[in-house]
Amino acid sequence: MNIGTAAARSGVPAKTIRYYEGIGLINKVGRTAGGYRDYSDTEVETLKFIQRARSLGFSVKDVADLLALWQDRDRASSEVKRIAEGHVEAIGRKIAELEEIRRTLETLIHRCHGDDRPDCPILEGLAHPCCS
Amino acid sequence: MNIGTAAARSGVPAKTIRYYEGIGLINKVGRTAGGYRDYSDTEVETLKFIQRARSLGFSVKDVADLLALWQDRDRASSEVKRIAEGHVEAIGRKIAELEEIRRTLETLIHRCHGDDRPDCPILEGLAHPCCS
DNA sequence: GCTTGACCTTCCAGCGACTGGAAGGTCAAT
DNA sequence: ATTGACCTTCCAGTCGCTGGAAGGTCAAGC
Repeated sequence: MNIGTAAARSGVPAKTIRYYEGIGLINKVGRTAGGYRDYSDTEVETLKFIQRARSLGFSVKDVADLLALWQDRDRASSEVKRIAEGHVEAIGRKIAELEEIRRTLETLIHRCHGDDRPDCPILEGLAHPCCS
Repeated sequence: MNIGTAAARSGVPAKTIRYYEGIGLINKVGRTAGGYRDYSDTEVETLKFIQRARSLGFSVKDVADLLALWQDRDRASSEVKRIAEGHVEAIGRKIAELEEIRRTLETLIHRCHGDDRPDCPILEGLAHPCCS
């Protein structure tokens, strides 16, 4: 199977597959006589795994660790759980941060009449947050 | 005032101030006889503005627009409001995305006993999301 | 057999927003 | 005169791709 087909089946763009190979996230794959990369269904499954893990926001480093655990029949599930829990915590912190920002911005926006006049509480809030 | 002092007063690291100058976000500033950048209180205020806008998650491009509006006495506040509202919407989308991810991960984590056994619903969920 | 066009290859560069480090100049205090 | 903190420029690296150039391969159609 050519890289384009593997890309279509896995949801990982061809360019990204080559990139993953380059950084060592996936193994080098066999080549055809013409030098084309040749993928099997197994490799497409690996790519799908990567695609899903990335879409859940795991870093490439985390994905590498998860992949290694996935391919290790004797792994302890506690290790996987640890990685996932760490990630959920990071997501929670990010959400809290964004909500805080949203609250601040909404307060400022609410105060801004948003017409043609130059007076603008949003800019004033950015300039002097003491008064916001 | 040296760049280090301006950095301490504004909360923007010296390296970042130079970077902002390099990309044209802030104007080039006067130099002392020895070639050191020399900052005034006005410039520190600008840096503080930038620092706050960045900490509210505005992109450097947005900050450039906001700065221009801030320094334009005749600006319409509607333009500022538009930028801020666009940003709040983007933040809302991001929060929703992260919450969705968190829900998925929490479901997977909840099912994982997380002990020494190799059986792991998290990895299975990544490999075959149909069953999750 | 030849051409066309879709696909593949490698390699280099750029995104955003910094950040680290090297090599060297300046300044104030001792 | 020396020390050490600060400043200067410039280049490289971070993360995770993505775009593009220049060229090779392959299958289909004439």
